[in-house]
Amino acid sequence: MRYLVEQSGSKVIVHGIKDFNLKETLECGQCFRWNEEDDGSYTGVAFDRVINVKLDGDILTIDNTTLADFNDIWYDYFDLGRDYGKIKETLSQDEILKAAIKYGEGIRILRQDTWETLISFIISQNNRIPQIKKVIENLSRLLGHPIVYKDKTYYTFPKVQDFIMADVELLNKSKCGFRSKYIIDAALKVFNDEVNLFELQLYDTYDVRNMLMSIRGVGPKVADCVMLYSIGRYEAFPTDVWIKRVVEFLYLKRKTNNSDVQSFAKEKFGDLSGFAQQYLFNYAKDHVSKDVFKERKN
DNA sequence: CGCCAGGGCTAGC
DNA sequence: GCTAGCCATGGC
Repeated sequence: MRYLVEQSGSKVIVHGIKDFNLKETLECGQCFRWNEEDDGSYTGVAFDRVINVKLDGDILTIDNTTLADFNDIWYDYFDLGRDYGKIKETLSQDEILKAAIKYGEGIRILRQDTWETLISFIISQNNRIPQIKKVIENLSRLLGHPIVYKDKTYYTFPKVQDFIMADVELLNKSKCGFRSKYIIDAALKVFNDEVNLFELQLYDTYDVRNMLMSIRGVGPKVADCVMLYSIGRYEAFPTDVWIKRVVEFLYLKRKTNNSDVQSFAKEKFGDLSGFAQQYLFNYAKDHVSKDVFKERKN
């Protein structure tokens, strides 16, 4: 991927962007701290920074940043080094994915901070996206650090130490509900180095998954999300109720279980499973009913 | 009021 | 091994 990159004041402008749609990428449920502005741009907090991103044709404008931060952080965050055209071409050999990709051609998989992703997806269990966003926002306001951008105050996502210092009572103010004990266990295990988030890259995916799942409240689905959205394990295929419905309804044409869905993905999509999952999840939300297999009574 | 939510834990087979 | 019931909270 070759881009022409220039700096203009507080903005970094990138020419030559392809396969990128902000709404599809930032509102598909992989991240929770981006909000759309009136002009269609998005403002969000990531890696202790607040930026605003706008996409006009093939021109991506990132405001409130520097060339150094673009190279060190945002290039990888938005996965700009990857050829999504090639991935989509490969996956489109499958007719169902072809349709799903057509429905979300501009989806990219972000590379987010591992700690934030871990806590975010612990919060995601048995919860809805708007509520997940609220809880993460509450946690950031309670424990993070303020940053002012265009007269508005934003808050960084709290560090491990910030959670260690907090008691259950404070965490409960975030409305995280029964997940507070999970968040505390995650903070303790990471703080005590029982789980080293910076060394996950050293292990193979099977081991990383089990290491993450040693944290209470982290099961297969949450572990897969952390691996896919923060450490680039694209063979992961996070299997939630929607993905299960897609595989049952569109592929296998029968009821199944999560274990079989995992095997199916590994065989069908291999190293591209994570990308396939994104396209399918996005498609399923709007095209697959939640009671596709509910048998009619009477 | 009851139901459910990008799941996971626990108890009971 | 497998699965039903439970979990805080809020929206419908």
